[in-house]
Amino acid sequence: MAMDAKQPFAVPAALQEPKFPGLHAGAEAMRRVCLPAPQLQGNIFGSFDESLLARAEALAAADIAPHAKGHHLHPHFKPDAAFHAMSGVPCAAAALPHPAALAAHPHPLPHPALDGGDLLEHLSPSLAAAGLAEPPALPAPLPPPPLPAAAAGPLPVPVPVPVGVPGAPAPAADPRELEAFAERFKQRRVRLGVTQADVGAALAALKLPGVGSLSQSTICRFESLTLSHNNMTALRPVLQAWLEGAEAARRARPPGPDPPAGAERKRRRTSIAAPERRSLEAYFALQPRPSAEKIAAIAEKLDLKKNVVRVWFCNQRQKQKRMKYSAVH
DNA sequence: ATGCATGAGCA
DNA sequence: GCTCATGCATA
Repeated sequence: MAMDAKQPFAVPAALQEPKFPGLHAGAEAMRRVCLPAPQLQGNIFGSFDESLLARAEALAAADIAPHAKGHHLHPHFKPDAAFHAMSGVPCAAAALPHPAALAAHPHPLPHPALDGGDLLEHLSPSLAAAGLAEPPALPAPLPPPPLPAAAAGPLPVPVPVPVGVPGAPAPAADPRELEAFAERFKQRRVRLGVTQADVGAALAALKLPGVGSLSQSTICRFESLTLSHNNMTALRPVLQAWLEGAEAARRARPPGPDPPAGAERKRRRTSIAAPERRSLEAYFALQPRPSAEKIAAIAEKLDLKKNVVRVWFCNQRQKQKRMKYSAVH
């Protein structure tokens, strides 16, 4: 019974539907304009090379905080990255003292006194220059939430999704507004008794230009605001359209047989062990954008595939960059 | 809910 | 090779 489970097999992405062209294009354009493009790294590694690697490892081994409360060590966490329910932030993981590990760090250090806090504080300036250059600086005149008046009509017809308007400036939604919408969305979705996966799949039925289906992951991330601001902004009209359509359809049609689903497994996920992960986090704290050579070195030391390390850094950067600053106003 | 991964577009 | 949007697999 292999049914409509998205892509049953590895469909070459190039053959997949263009999804949301306007969306992507807009994001790209905005990125180009908004990105401060910090590319002044390399020298901080070019000089210290092995010292840094060794220190990072020692740091990881010592779990970073030998005797600290675990807060002042990361005084530089990006404002738009430090938010509520992130359970994967290095900050939390690195806050646990681990005296035993301290006494057993594997590498001789260039300095007799290894102090995690010292090291980090000492390197802070460099980090600020390399990885912190991104004050939100939201441009845009910011018109109030342009709620489309689709709820007025009795028919579940797709609303005119305001997306990809060429000359028009990016809608640039207010973070507060997005957050509010996301919450409302989730609540109404649950009220409809629809799962995140259902929503994602249902989007395709909307037949909105360039809008295909989305995964449970994406819907989940939308609801929990763990997408980029651009992404949130682009997805909002689509999800709103679905929501209104679904609620309308609900009124028109009471019951509904729920078709179960089959399951098929395939690609496996490589899991980076805790020690390696800590090392990576330590490296990341020192240098969020290691060169290819550095990545290779790290990969070798940690006995991981180079590509795994590269992707890990990419994902880490992406995480750090995510929008979401609990109501800063 | 989130970790690791892919792929498109850009430089 | 990076960023960004997004997804599969999994804790």
